[in-house]
Amino acid sequence: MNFSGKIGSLGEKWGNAVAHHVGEDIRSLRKTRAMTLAQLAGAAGRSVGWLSQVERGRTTPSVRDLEQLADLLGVNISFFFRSSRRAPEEQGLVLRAADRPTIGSDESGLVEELLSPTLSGSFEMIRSVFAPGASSGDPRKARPTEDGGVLISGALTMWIGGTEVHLYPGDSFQFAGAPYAWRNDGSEPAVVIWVVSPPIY
Amino acid sequence: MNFSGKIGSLGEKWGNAVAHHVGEDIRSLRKTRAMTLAQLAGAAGRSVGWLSQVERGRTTPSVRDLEQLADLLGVNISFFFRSSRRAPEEQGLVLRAADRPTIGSDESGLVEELLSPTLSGSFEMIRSVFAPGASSGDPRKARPTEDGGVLISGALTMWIGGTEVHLYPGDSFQFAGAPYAWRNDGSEPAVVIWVVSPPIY
DNA sequence: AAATGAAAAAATCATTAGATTTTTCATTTT
DNA sequence: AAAATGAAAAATCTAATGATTTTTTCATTT
Repeated sequence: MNFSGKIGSLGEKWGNAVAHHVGEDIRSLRKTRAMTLAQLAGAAGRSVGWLSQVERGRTTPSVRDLEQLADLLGVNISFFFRSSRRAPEEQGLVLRAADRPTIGSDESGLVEELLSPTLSGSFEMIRSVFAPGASSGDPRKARPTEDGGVLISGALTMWIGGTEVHLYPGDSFQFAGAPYAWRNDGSEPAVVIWVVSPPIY
Repeated sequence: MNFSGKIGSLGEKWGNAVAHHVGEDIRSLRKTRAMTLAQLAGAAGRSVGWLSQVERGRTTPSVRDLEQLADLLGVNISFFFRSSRRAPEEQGLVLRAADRPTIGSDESGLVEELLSPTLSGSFEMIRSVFAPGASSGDPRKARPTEDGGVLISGALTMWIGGTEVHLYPGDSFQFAGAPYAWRNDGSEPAVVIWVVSPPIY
């Protein structure tokens, strides 16, 4: 079957897709951090009205302002430009492997990349790579989220709310609001496609 | 680090974990099909009170009854026993690769396996394999769900709400309530880890 | 022990009012 | 000309209420 609306054809107008997306990103990041317009605007030394307009793409923040906001939201400013080289139709819909931003995770031995092309969904997909020999610290406090995942490769031991399980490729798990910990006893990295709902990043 | 509560040790009491899980499964399946106790009980020729008790594990349905219910809910009766050989602590938390049930998907060229160990979560994880050369029919009507996925291997062309995208390994997508269609123009199966929220199975 | 039927309890749903947050927009500033 | 402000208007969120539906409980029968 043939689909219409093929993207990426030459002569496509690019528009100010980035400027528009930046606003949505800021809004989503602000929401997951439970901040109001007033709080973020205040911290950034700008007015509520201005931030509202920025988030809705009605006005464009200066690079200086964006840098400031990124800082307050705990992301690198480059995060906002992760898909800028892609066609506008694709933005927010697809995230190419090469564009995945590395996120959060101050833990060593764990690299997390965002798979979700949008931050405004009801869940978030993440690719986590657990280094051989690495482990989380103590079980982290339970988050008010539901987590799930599939082990793509390697092996991983997880401790979830009192139960220890050894995961092998293809095994999947899911739990809600339980504390958990992990440990990679294997000799190769463990790759997990992880799902969190609602989004936390 | 060492975790406590290791499972699978010998001498563990097995309990009636299956009977208990069956009830929860029935309830979840019934919910996703938007049926009330009265509707399902009526169709099964049983009382509301009885079904309520079955779903909460207070009473055990006969195999004949369970067969009947499975039929009305559109699943194979074996579905209820998918993790029965596993330790009870693991049930509802982990789903082993070998235990994954094949689900729905009347479409040829598409095999879907359930990854979620529980049906009562806020999202569902599915492993979809799209056969080489296969394609969906017309774009299916949009569901009131949010869908996302990652292409693990192979290549897949998707048409999502008017936009056609070519996906390669590692690419991810996410969309809410849009009609979509797919086509595998490649020569190898395309494997996608798919997420649907809320659960539809 | 399973199954029923009916009463009791609980959960769901639609309103509504109040409070908070966000948007709009006329005006000022850069 | 576009960015930024500040205040009014609109929209969103919360909590409470009552009506309705659904589910649970439980005494009784199969």
